[in-house]
Amino acid sequence: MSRRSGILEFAVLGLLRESPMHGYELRKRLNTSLGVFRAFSYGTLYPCLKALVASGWLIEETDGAPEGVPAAALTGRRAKIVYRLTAAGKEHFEELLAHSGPDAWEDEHFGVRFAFFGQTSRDVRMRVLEGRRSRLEERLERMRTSLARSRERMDDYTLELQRHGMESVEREVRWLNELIESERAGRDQRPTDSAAQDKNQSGDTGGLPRHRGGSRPDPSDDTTT
Amino acid sequence: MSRRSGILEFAVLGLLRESPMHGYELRKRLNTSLGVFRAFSYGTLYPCLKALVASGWLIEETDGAPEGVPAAALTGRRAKIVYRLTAAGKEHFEELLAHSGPDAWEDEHFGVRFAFFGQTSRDVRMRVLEGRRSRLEERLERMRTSLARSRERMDDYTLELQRHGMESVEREVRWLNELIESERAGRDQRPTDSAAQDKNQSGDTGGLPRHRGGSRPDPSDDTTT
DNA sequence: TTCGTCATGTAATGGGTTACATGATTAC
DNA sequence: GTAATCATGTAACCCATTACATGACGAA
Repeated sequence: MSRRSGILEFAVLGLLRESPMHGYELRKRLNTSLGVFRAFSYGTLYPCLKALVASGWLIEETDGAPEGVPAAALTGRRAKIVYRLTAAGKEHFEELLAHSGPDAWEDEHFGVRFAFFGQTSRDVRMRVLEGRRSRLEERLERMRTSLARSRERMDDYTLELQRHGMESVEREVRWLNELIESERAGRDQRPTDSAAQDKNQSGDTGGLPRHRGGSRPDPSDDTTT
Repeated sequence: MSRRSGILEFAVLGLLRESPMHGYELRKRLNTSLGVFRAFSYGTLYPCLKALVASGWLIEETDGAPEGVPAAALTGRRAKIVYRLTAAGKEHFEELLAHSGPDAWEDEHFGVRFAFFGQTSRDVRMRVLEGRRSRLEERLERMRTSLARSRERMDDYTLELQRHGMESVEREVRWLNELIESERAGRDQRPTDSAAQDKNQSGDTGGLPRHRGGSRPDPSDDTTT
């Protein structure tokens, strides 16, 4: 049936874990929390929500009536659906959170995974951060050798582009190093449960992993309700 | 008929302008010249090449036999097609080069456009660079306000991500500033014609515009033949 | 009453990858 | 002889966007 999307599924589950929401608001949150990395349109979000409901991870509630109402049919008025995470959904999300395999540090996933680091265990965080770092280091290596081999064939602009590219990757590696450092140094943000409330530790420096290429409409979307 | 792709078409035309090539080699060049930004698989490239031939921008030549040979049918041996830019193709490419509209500075296009800056006039270069800069400045503005509005709702990691994201964009803006500066300062690389040969001017600093999000297989491809 | 924004959806399309099928040529 | 890499292609998907259709609600 309908659309799934992996990363979107993950993000939706993660956001709904904090509190139930309309699809509409969900999208706004998505486009600011994950902001620079990804944006999703309704054409992606709504079908995905339906699929998540079908899987039992979410339930729909019509805005006024709590719990059991099967959504649709409410005095003829239009939908207005609030999505709420089910117990199964929560469990499923926690499983997803625990995965720290290779795709967790690929470009498209890493940013989103990072955005939900606050809900993961430090173990997972470390594995993901280190995975990404070595990923980028390989990339850097490949860039260096391929640059060495074809430097003469490139004109100034191509070269400049290449250089800036490498520097950006290098910069992300430094960021990761700092993050890893400060993870090692013992911060131990709540391994799994509940939402934001402790904003103590800090001392990291940063920069972004990478912001997505695709022609995001650069969401003029806002955040707060 | 077959697939077009805009940006791929542009890049292919641009590379073939320097010299005729096999599809195979074209792909390698694509994945190193444009390296960090985009990568294309054969499933994208070959159909696109066929489409370009159909449009008359390219002609196919079978590897040994020069000029007129209609490709296919050469003692039963397998294809081995060399693609060569036609006069019409060259003209078309120059038209594309001259466009400096908004999409030239969108994420997906900008990198590729920049890679071929050596073949554009300074006017176009300036417009594209300035366009991108103001594009990023808008984005920055939006990030700042949306961050201001929802800072409290975000946990440390989300915040950190946001910060790194902004810094990356800021960094690209600085890079663009330097490039614009040095364009203004009068370098005047050959407005249009021919390929790389003068690698005199320099003195720019740099960094990359942005590397594409999508799960590129991180092309293990090499460059030189 | 009209405008903005909240709110939900879908069909058409775009742009791309993966996996596969096939085979030639080169280097060891 | 066998592995790597050169070389060309295609069909089946995947993920997402665009543009559209529909409508409620609040504020000016």
